[in-house]
Amino acid sequence: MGSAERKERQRAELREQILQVARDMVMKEGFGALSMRKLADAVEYAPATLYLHFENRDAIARELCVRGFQELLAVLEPAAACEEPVERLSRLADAYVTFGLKQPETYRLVFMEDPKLSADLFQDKQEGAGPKSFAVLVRAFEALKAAGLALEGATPVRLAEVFWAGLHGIVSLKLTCSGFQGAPAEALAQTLVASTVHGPKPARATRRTR
Amino acid sequence: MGSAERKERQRAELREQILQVARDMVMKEGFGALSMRKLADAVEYAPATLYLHFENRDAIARELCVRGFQELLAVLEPAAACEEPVERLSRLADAYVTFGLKQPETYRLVFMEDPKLSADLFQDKQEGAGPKSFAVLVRAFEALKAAGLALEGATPVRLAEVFWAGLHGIVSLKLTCSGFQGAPAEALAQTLVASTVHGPKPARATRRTR
DNA sequence: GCAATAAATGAACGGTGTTCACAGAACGGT
DNA sequence: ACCGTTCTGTGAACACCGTTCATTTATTGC
Repeated sequence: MGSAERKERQRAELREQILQVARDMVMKEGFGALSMRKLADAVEYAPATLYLHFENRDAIARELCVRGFQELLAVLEPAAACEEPVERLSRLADAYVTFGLKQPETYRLVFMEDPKLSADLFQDKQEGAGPKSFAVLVRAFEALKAAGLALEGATPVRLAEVFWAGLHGIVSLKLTCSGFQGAPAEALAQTLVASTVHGPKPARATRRTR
Repeated sequence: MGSAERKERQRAELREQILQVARDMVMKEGFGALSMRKLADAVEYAPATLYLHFENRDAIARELCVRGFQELLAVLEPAAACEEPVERLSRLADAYVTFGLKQPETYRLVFMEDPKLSADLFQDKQEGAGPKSFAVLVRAFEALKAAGLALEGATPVRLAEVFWAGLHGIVSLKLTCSGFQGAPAEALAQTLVASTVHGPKPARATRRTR
């Protein structure tokens, strides 16, 4: 009787193993080097077997996208717990950049490959991991605004978008135009924070004398 | 004997034609869809012939990278001619973003594909197109600093890096995470300008949202 | 043990970049 | 005008790739 459940479990296990091996391949050699044949070889099945568990290569990539993004979200959440608004923004920036540099191929897969792969992440306005982590940033800017430290004339949503773009720009330029930037990404991120924080109370690295 | 020169000219012409067709293909269907076989077909030569003019597919891509970047530089230069520092930054941002959205596949090729492809652009610290257009941004921030409008505690070079990253982030998120951002890229770019410009005089010119 | 169902596969199709031995044309020197 | 060299061009092949499908193999319920 319980054999149906066992089969289902085994099926899920194999699916999981495929994703695991695929993840390793992507992290080690990049998404471009993820080949169905090599993947099948690694899990010791015929290539055709993979198609019993995934529609195609892109379906595997999409799943890896979702998981990669969840890892990013998991890294962002502790930083978002910080109370002090400027410090919170600073920690968020640092967490984001650190993740991007530590997991370059994952980051590439999620944010720099085909839009189709990451499209799922930004579908549901409420539940999706994309809007969810974006909301983390928006809240940070709401706190900043409440403290009178945000740029006037721009909504927290707008500021969050620009800030995210800034972080993404820093990480992705580091990943693709390696010879371009001089300063380390973390330093650039902190400059971004300093440049984003406005208002009477100067942010950490900023001192106003006249 | 002018025949040597004629042959050389014909050779250059074919090379040019290959690049032209390749460029069209990339702009229409993206770099991933650029196939040596289809390219050979389009110029009515055998695939092997392409290898008499280019080392491999990447060599073609590199050449397209250089040209694409020069187009960007050509778009940036008029904006850089503006005298008023804030307005100059605003126009630079607008030119950059507009270029990225109008030529998405070119932009992807230059800034979001393999680092190897765009590596050439940032080799020479002096002559290369990369550093050259970066210098345009640095000068803009020097002017901003001279007017007392730049973030204190950060060098113009550093600010230029962060600003570039911000622009790149806006463009590239628009290109890959289409469902992500709500506001149009030009508006985000102007918010970035507003958020970048510091100092006693609030930058009225950047208040407008287009 | 047998029929039905699920899992796995080998072989193929059409595509990719790249190489290389070979053919043909154009050339320079005699 | 001939010949040997040098350059241009190619067809065929190699080793991959993602994907499909008829077929085989294993597992299940009866």
